[in-house]
Amino acid sequence: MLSQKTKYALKALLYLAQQDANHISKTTDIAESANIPKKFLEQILLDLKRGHLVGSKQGKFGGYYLLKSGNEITLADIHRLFDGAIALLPCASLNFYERCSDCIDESECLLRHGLMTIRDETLKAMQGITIASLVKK
Amino acid sequence: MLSQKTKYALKALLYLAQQDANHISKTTDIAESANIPKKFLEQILLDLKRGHLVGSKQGKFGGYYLLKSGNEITLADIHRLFDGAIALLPCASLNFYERCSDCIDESECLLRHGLMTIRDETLKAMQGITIASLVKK
DNA sequence: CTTTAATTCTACTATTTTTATAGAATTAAT
DNA sequence: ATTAATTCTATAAAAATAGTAGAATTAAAG
Repeated sequence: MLSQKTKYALKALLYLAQQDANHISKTTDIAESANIPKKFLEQILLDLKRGHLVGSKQGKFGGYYLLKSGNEITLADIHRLFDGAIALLPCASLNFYERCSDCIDESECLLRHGLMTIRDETLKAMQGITIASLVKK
Repeated sequence: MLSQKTKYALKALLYLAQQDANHISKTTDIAESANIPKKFLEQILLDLKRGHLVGSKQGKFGGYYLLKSGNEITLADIHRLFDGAIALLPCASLNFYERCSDCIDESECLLRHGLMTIRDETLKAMQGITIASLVKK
């Protein structure tokens, strides 16, 4: 399941994607429109900025805007940025690989192989969903 | 990601699936073989029992055994039993549907539709992985 | 009918993660 | 200088996860 944070991030990106080109959105407006606690949203937008998905302008009349076009931002990207690995266990992850602490011998693990299959299919599906595809109905 | 509990459940089921027919396994043996804290495993086996995946025999020489054959137990089943919904948000779930508390109008939600697509694909993939398929390498 | 060895049940606890909130500092336009 | 925005850091409350403890129950076997 997605965390609230990831859901809010997606909603914020959807909001930004629906604005006119070159429009800069204030946190307050996004928060009100998408029903997200403003202070929480601030953190999320910072994370999105650090993830190079949005840009910001500081000071009066500042705010946030998309750095990439909607069809370059996939659900997989957002998931990885906020909720981490797509794989069901770290040992089956491409980007967040970690050995299972309780696993005696990874090469003998019956689980890992199947989980890597799931990962490939889920990843493919998640890469097929973009901010742009979500906006278009 | 799977919780430890779900991972342990899968490992326990894999252990049971590898035993001879009619063999009854003690919690202690499963715990040692799969490197699972015994007391935690007890709870997990009870959950599996309540989910009608394993049966048990009480008293001396008691223990646990599979109720279904390995190819009838899918990853989706285990996930739902321990980690709940397969969908990324409750509002996109088949078995664990719930309205998003922060969602103003579900029918207007841009997210939901895409998440239902993901759910369908993930579910299909997860139903393709069974305890039996995992045992066979 | 007592001993032994297993499951079953209920409650608790500690840790971690999630979900925020608070407030001061910085930045930029006018 | 004023105003209104982002940025940064710290904190806190709540929920979920992971694991522990111990007593009760059950059944086999002498």
